[in-house]
Amino acid sequence: MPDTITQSIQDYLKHIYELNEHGGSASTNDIAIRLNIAPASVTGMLQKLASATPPLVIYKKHQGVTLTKNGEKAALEVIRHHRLLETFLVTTLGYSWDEVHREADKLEHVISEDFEARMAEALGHPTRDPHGELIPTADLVMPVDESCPLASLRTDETATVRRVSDDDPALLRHLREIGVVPEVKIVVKSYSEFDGNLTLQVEGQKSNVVLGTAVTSQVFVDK
Amino acid sequence: MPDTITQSIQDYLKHIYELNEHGGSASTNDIAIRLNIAPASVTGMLQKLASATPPLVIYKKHQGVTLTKNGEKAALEVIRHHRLLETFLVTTLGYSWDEVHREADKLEHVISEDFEARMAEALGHPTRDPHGELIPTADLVMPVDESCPLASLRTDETATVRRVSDDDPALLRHLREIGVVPEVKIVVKSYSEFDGNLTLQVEGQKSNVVLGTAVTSQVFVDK
DNA sequence: AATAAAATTTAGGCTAGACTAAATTTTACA
DNA sequence: TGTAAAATTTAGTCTAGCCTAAATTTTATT
Repeated sequence: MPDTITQSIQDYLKHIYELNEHGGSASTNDIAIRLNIAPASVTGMLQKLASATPPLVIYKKHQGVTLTKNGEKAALEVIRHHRLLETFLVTTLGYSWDEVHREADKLEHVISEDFEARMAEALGHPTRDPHGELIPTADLVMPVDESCPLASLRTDETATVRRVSDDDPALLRHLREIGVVPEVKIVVKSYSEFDGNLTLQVEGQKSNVVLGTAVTSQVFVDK
Repeated sequence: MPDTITQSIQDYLKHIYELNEHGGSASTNDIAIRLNIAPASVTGMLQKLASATPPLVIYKKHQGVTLTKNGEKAALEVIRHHRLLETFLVTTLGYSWDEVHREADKLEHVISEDFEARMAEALGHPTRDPHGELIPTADLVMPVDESCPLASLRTDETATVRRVSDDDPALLRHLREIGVVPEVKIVVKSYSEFDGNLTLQVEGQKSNVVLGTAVTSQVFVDK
């Protein structure tokens, strides 16, 4: 492991992990935006992470970074903390799913391994957090996610909501209101070529709902 | 309030508060020992805290520091966090009373006011933590503590254990074993002039126990 | 009261992790 | 394929909070 993995480094690794999940390598700019710091600051840190012993990222000038095995383990540790904490806060302290993110973002860096283990135990070793996101296992393996964006469905397709993006509290409140939450079944009644709107029938809801891509791109389903 | 109250500053204030409780002002050295840093570093921080706007401590060269009203409020906020967290960890995650201190020391700096309020609510607004220490109220008032050291009792006196010092896990485990925990009644069967040993009859325990001052000075009772 | 020991402060330095401004490289597009 | 825009890196600063060594003040002891 590197000299020490600070809270700041944990944040870098977590966001690089998430960026790596989508497009291959994480760009300086994207990292800077997510961490809300100047791009120049990111460059400095990436160089440091790349030359740590052992290296936490693979970095080539002007080409962004990828996590090494070590970097990924450290990232998954933080992500596991985060998602267990979100679950814990909801079930134990009655937080709603749009309130947990900020709190977990701070706590994830300071809880002990013992705390992590006790939470997992108390929660019955959950595999998903309140937003349906997969929780890395205790030995730091991220389960495979099969889900696809709701936006990719077309008329008459049916699916089960699996997870929703957790970083916009307002969106989360809206989704809760219209019943679009994990494990709920939906049917696509129609699709609009022009704006990408989907008209959905949501399990347990009396009337259909029309959602734009700003929403449907943030909701993931299993067909 | 000062520019920002960092985690480091919170730690200073917390320890100064505790030192102020005993002897009047907190000395540079005592603070350095508690924080495990060099005395010279403490001097620097004290000067900074004294010239913050508003000042958090009153500092006179070579004479230690006292908290201002603002400094005390900030200290009590941290102490309230700490003691609520200890209680929460014990009741919710099954921690034992000798394990909670370290965890609470990290968490106390990062939880939100919302988290604090939810814990207090979930725990039924407790007034003491698992070690019997008083929890500052939500409006940051420290309740008055009437208890006196067990070491000050003499033969035939009876008392109720109110609280025990929480910073030595080994001592805590020992006290738990011999049944010396908050709310338990004890009777002093004998006192030794020479070594200060007390022979105690502890409520709920079959045989008496002999305790030295290293222990009896850390246990506080109400007569 | 002199002086040694202990406590404290001053002075100067270091590291982590951020910043801005300027230079450079890459990308996009006419 | 040349050039402008965007992205990235370099260079130089800054702050917080710690450090050591040396100087000073206080306290304790003879």
